[in-house]
Order: sequence, then C-alpha cells, then structure tokens
Amino acid sequence: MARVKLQDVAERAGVSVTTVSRVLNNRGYLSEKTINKVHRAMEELNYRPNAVARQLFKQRTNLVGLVFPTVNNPFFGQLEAELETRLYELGYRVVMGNSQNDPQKEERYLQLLFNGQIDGLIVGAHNEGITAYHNTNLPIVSIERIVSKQIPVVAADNYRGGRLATQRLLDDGCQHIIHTNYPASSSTPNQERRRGYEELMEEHGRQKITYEISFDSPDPEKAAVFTRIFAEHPECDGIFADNDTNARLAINAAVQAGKRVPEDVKVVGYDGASSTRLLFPDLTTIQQPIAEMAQTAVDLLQKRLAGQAVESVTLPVKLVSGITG
Amino acid sequence: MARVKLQDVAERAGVSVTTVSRVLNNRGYLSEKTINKVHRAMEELNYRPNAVARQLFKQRTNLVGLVFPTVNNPFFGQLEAELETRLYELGYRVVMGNSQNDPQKEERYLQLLFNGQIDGLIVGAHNEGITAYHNTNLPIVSIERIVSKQIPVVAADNYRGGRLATQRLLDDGCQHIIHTNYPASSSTPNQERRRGYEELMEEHGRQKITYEISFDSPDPEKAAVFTRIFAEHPECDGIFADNDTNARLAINAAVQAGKRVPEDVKVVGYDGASSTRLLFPDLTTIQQPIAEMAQTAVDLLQKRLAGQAVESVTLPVKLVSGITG
DNA sequence: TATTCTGCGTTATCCGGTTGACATACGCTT
DNA sequence: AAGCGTATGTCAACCGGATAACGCAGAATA
Repeated sequence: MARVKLQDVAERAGVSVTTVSRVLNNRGYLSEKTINKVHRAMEELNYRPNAVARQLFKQRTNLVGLVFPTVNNPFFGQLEAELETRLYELGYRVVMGNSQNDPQKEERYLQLLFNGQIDGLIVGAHNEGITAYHNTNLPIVSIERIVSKQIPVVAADNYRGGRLATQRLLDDGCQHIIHTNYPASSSTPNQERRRGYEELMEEHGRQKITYEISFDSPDPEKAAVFTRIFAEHPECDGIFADNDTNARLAINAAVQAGKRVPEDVKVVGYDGASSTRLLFPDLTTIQQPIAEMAQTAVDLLQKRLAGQAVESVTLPVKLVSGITG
Repeated sequence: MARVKLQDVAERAGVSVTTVSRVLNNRGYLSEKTINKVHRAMEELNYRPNAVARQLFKQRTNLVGLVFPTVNNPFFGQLEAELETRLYELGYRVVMGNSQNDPQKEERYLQLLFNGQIDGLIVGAHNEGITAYHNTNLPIVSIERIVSKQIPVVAADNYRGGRLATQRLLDDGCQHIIHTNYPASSSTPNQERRRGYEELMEEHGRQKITYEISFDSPDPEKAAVFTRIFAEHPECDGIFADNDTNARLAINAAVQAGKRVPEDVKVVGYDGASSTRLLFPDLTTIQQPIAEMAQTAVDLLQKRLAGQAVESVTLPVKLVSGITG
C-alpha cells in the first residue's frame, strides 16, 4: 500500500528522478526510448503523481469554490451544475459549499482561499457582514449578489424582470398585485426586481405592496407569509413572487384561501430553472439565463485569476408563459 | 502580496519556527506568554497556514469527492446537499463531480483519489465499465449503485418500493399498469423496483410490461418513450415511473394522448425529494429517506477511512400520497 | 576539426509546514 | 546537591515533486 513515488519509477526505469520528471512535464531533450522506458515503468508500478506535492510547488490547486445557499434548489442546482461543467473543461475541480443560514460556514469557505486550498471562488450566498471579502483584487466573482465594491457581479436584468412580470399581470387584468422579495436590507440585485415592480405600478397609478420573505427561512414560515397576504388583502388578484418555489407557495395559499388559480388570482414566478419548468410547467415565470450566467461568471473568474480587471455584467431575462396559463 | 509563512511569524514574535508550529498544533510545553506573543504576531501579519503544505505532510486533504450524474436534479440535489452538510460537520470539504453521460469524467474524478487530492469518494453515478473501481479496500461508498463487489452500497428498499407503488395502483383499480426503469443491464438496485413490480403483478395474474429509459438520455427522448407507451398500449390506466420527473413526463404524455389524469390514468412516481414535493405536490410517489441515506453513506465512509470493514445497508421507503390524489 | 544539438545524470534548492532528537536553562522539590 | 518538570532553541529530515545550473558524453552539422 506504500505510495509509489517518482523515485520508485526512476529506479524501475533505470533513469534519474529528473528524467522522469522531464518525461512527466515534457521538458528538455528526451529520446523516444527513454520516454517509453519511463512510461512502461509508470504503468508497471501504477504510478500516480501526487497532486498535493505538485500543488505545493506550483502554488495552484486547480480548485474553485462554489458557495451558494444550498444546492437543493432548482435555480442553484442548475447553476452549480453549469458552473461545474464549464470549470471542469478548463481543468478546474469544484469545491461545493452550502452556506444557508450559516455565516460562519460561508466564512470558513472563504478561508479556503486564504489557506491556499482553492484558487478562486464563485459566490452567491446571502449572508451579510462578512468582512473578509473586503480585500482588494481577490479572485472572487459573485452571482446575483453584491458582496463588496471590489468584487464583480454577474446578474440577470432584475429591473427588467420585475417590470416584465408586473406587466404580464397588468395585461392579464390584475388590479391588486402584490410582490414578495427579500428584506430591503439584503445586498442582492434582487431589490431591482422590486424597483421594477414598484415603478411600473406607480406608472399605472396602482398601489404597490411588497411583503418581505427571507430566502433562508424555512418553508412553513414562507408559506405563512402568503397566508397572511391573502388574509390582509382579500382583494389581491395577482402575485409577483420573487422565485418559483415561492410562487408555488403563493398558489397553495390562494387555494387555501378559497380562491381559484388563475381565475381569481394570477401568479408569476421568477427563475425558470429547468427542473421547475419540468415539474411545474403551468407556472408563468421570468426565466434567468442560467447557462449564460455560469459561463460569464467563469469567464470573469478566469480573468481575475489572470490578474485582469473586470467589470460586472448584466444579462437579459425573458418571460416564459405557463403551458396552461 | 507575498505569502506570510511560519518563518515570518517566528521572526515577528521573536521565537523559533518550531515554537510557532508548537503553538499552532498545541504540542509540547508552552508558556502563556509565548502563546500570546505568537498569536499576536499571527494576527498582525494576518497569517494563514498553508493548507496544501500541511496536507502534503499529513497525507490527508480532508476532501471527499461526490460523483453523481448531475446535481441539477431534485433527488441528487437534495442528496448532495445533505452529504455536504454532514461531511462539513466532520471537517471534510466536498468536491462535486457531475458525470452524466461521460464515463471519462467519472474516471477522472476517481483519479483524484489515486492522486491523493481527495481522501474518499461517495458515488452514485451510472456509467458502466470503469475498471479502476476494482481495487480492494478503497475508501469509496456508493449510493443506489452497484460499483464493484468490494464497495458497500447504501440503498433504500427498492424491492419494497416497487411493491408499494404497484400495490397503490392496484388498490386504485388500475388494470393495466406499466412500469419504466433503467435498462436491465444497469448496475443499480433500481432493478429491484422492477422486480417488486413484476412479482406483485404476477401474484395478481396481471401482465407485466416494463419500458426501459436510460437516466442519462435527454428529456425529449424520455418523453417520447411515454408517448410510445400510450400509443402501443391504449388500454394502459396506470404508470409506475422509476422517478418523479419521469412521472411528470408520463402525465404530460397521457394528457397529450387524450387521457385524463387521474381519472383515466393514475401515475405513481419515485424519489419524493423535497423540491419535487414542493413544486409538484399532487404526485403520489415512493419517498426515499434521503437524509438517512446521506447520513449512512457518511458513516460508512468514515469507517472505511478508518480501515474498518463495512457492510451494505438498506433503508426503508414509504409511500406518500399526492395532495389531490 | 570545431561547433552545435541532443540526451541524459548529478546536485542542490524550493514549495511551507511538521516532527523527532537533543541541548540548554530555569525553577522547584526532596 | 541531585533530580525532575517546564520552557524554549537548534538542527535535520521529511512529505513528493519541480526546476535551475552544470557537466558530459555522442551525434550531427558547419
């Protein structure tokens, strides 16, 4: 079980350690004969170069951290899958961190960067007040979250998404549209959805009402908010939910309040992730360009890692209609 | 930007490198005064011990690989989230690999183990014929997949799940129940679901029909199978799908074939992951104990890492009814 | 024939932290 | 005064691989 190392290969092949390393890294002058000898020795011994030793010398691990609230979510699940695919193609492996409800955990993952365990980080978590982000020029990219001034953000066009969703409900004849979103204090571009909703409502002389739902609170708590909405606003005939699972909870609450969906209440969600579309195709929603967001984040991270300055990016969204309305 | 290392801390604190290392690892005799001096120096320099150097010496990375088809899936998403949570508590970080449709990628992740980049592996992928698994006593645990004789499997009771699902459809009066599952050649305990279905059908003197759907094929291809089912078997009034997303596709196909669900065709799914339950609460399904499966897999892996022999484990499943039938 | 290219070996150093062996010095106990 | 526990320092080796510098053949080229 003793690990096979370079030296063992060298002895087996009857060459020097340097030569084996040369073969491995394809440097310097080498004859076919020697290359074959070394390769044969490596095969016979089933040699695998120790990645950690190499990392130590190269000062690179080829690992990138992904820190999001939880991968058990249609949006983040798809996003992280897309990120992994792209990073893999570039030779990076991915360390996954789920930080929901645990700022300390988020900070621990951030430490991996300072530890030298990972080369870069893509974050989309929601915990506030982590000061370690406030370094300059860190190889970090954030998705749909404002982390610090120095860190570029990849976001979909939340303002436009907010308008699109609200417009659809207005077009469908809704008179009393209520919006849900994160608490206004959250550092996420999500607040732009709210702005889109509020501005459009004002333009139409409608009353704007936003209920706040923290992403990290448990489902029953979220469901309770929608129950409250219909209790406090029985006139409500339209809901613009800030994500698709909340849209589902809105529908449940509406039904429980004795309303028919979509006849009495229409609901528009947000995200449009693939598994949501598959499992709940009736839902009308604002679809984020998840694949493009992943691609963009990876591009930005690569530039960051190369020491280049990068700007935040905003991508377009579109409204997709539920198959039955 | 030059990395701060042990030696810098030692100089700053006016002690030897060994002493700093002793403080870090809490070994040997140390005075309060020295400990404080060293800690102050570490803070002033913002010292972070290099994890890779430590890994090289300790021959441990505290990283565990998770290799599943894709995290963009309600079942695997929840499973991987649960695994990350538990492994994190034990001090492990998690490397995520999505291997769908790519045996070579699965093999690459397996190589991380032989590279020394990860300490252990939890796999649930479906690619066949990867010979590297056939080593003895590797720190690998598999979930719902038979990898090799030496590797323990954590599975839910698939046979019983198959019977439960079929029984429910029989109880609901279905006469012609069709099942879908992976190709019979797949090395997964999924085949036990099929056995449960087939045996129960035989016991009731019914005809058993199983259509095969590869997990890794694209959604339209899967949907086409269900379309074919209703074309070839217009009498079909019950579907036992091997997972919940396929159950959704079955329902879509039934509706497209002019059938009403559940009046004309009843569907039972499999998995019962949290986001599926949330987004598609109407579905009756066999619920796998995902949290327990994650916990068990982590327990087994820990024992493997400690060099202990372990046995495969089977956990119970239960049927959960859709809220509207 | 002189020069350059090719194909290796030798040696030493580095990456950054860990650890064992040993030496030293101080203070306290018996 | 001898012995012991405490508190450090010094030195060297180690984890496993990468690399620069140098030397030295033999072959190819000028």
